[in-house]
Amino acid sequence: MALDKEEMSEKVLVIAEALLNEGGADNLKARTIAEQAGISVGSVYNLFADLDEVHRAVNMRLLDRLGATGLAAMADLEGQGVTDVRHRILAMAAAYVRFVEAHPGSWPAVLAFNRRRATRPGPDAYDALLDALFDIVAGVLKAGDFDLDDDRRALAARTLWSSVHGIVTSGYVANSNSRQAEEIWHQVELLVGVFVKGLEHGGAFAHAETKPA
Amino acid sequence: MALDKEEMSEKVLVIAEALLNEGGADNLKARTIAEQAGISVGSVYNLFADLDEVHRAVNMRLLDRLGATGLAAMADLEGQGVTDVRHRILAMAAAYVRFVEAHPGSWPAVLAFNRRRATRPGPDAYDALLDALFDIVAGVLKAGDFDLDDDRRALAARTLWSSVHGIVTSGYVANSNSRQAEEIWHQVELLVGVFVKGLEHGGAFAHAETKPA
DNA sequence: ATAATTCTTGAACAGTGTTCATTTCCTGCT
DNA sequence: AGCAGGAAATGAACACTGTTCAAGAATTAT
Repeated sequence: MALDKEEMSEKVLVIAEALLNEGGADNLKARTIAEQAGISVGSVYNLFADLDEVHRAVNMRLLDRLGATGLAAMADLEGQGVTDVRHRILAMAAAYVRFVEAHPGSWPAVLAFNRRRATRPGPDAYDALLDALFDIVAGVLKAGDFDLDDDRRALAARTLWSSVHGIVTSGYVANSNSRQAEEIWHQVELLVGVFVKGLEHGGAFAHAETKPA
Repeated sequence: MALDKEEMSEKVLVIAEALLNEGGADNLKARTIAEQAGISVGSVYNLFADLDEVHRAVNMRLLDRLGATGLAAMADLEGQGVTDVRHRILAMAAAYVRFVEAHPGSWPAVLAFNRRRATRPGPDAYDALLDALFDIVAGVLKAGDFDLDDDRRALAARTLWSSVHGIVTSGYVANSNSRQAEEIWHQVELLVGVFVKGLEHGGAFAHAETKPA
């Protein structure tokens, strides 16, 4: 009759995601989870080692969904036979923007969480997803006949996607009205357009610059 | 004999900045500040309304210094008669990278803080500094003879700098060894190079794309 | 010198995350 | 059915937050 251990964990994660989305990381409280799930505080700690693990689990679910969203957007374009590099990158960026807008509270929490545990050991699910996204972008770039070897194409993919990420996240800091959303998309369009044009004209690796001190 | 009110505030801010840089936002505790400053907890709240105000004050100092650093880097290049757009943007980016590397703990705290208060009212010091940086970038872009009116140049400046920001911050999430620092700089070089080349070849505003649903 | 004002203090309060002895529940056996 | 044994749930208790505020100390004005 009662819920399975895994079902209860699921319920806790759904509640936790809602709390994060409403009030950010500070709103994820053990007692609130317990109350809303109809269990005691201690039981929460029976299911998860601590609140960090709850937060991490929520993040993983979000990241999986983002990965699925991005891949679906790419697959759609493949199905429609779209090969234009600019179009395809813009489609991925649009999926990313939509995803961030759909999770206004929890996505900043993902970033903050991953920044906090930055000094900790090896790669985790976040890095894995990022690598997967980079690979997809690199695959799209391969379709364009730029003069790039694999290493440089990988670097270009990371650069392009980190830039999209920067535009989307730093844009969402400011007043969150609809004009801001337009501004973000204009910036993404400009970035992708200029980036592709720049790669076409081979300006990418012309100079070997001295690194700053 | 004893410290002035303003001197004590200064002392508190120095201590607070050190705490933030060591352990991030979670490490900024009223009792720790009081102990290290040689005053009582209550006195901290006499100088500042709450810990948020302490954090905000620390951020303002950091942002002022970043502004000064960026402006100094630009002034240096002006003095040397450098007019090349790519060089000048790279110099600014280098200053930014150096600044972030010099404040590994407190810079993420600035970002997190400003993201948290994103739903609050009007523009603050952070937005003001960002606008100032954008203006500087736009000024540099004006020197290159791209075919851009003021609005489009402003958009290009915001796009370029948000991209640099994205590369620097998302780069600093990963393992913070020196290879990562190299990777970041390679990405910045690629971005700036491609961006400038792209603007030169007028690919910036060629397409008026449909926004995603 | 005395009154008035201001500043400083740290105990106290309301919340946190987390633990763990106790109780409750279920399962398998006789 | 009755009963041991173990597993799971409980919530009071602990240590630690930010913040307040009545009381005392110190400074200034008269």
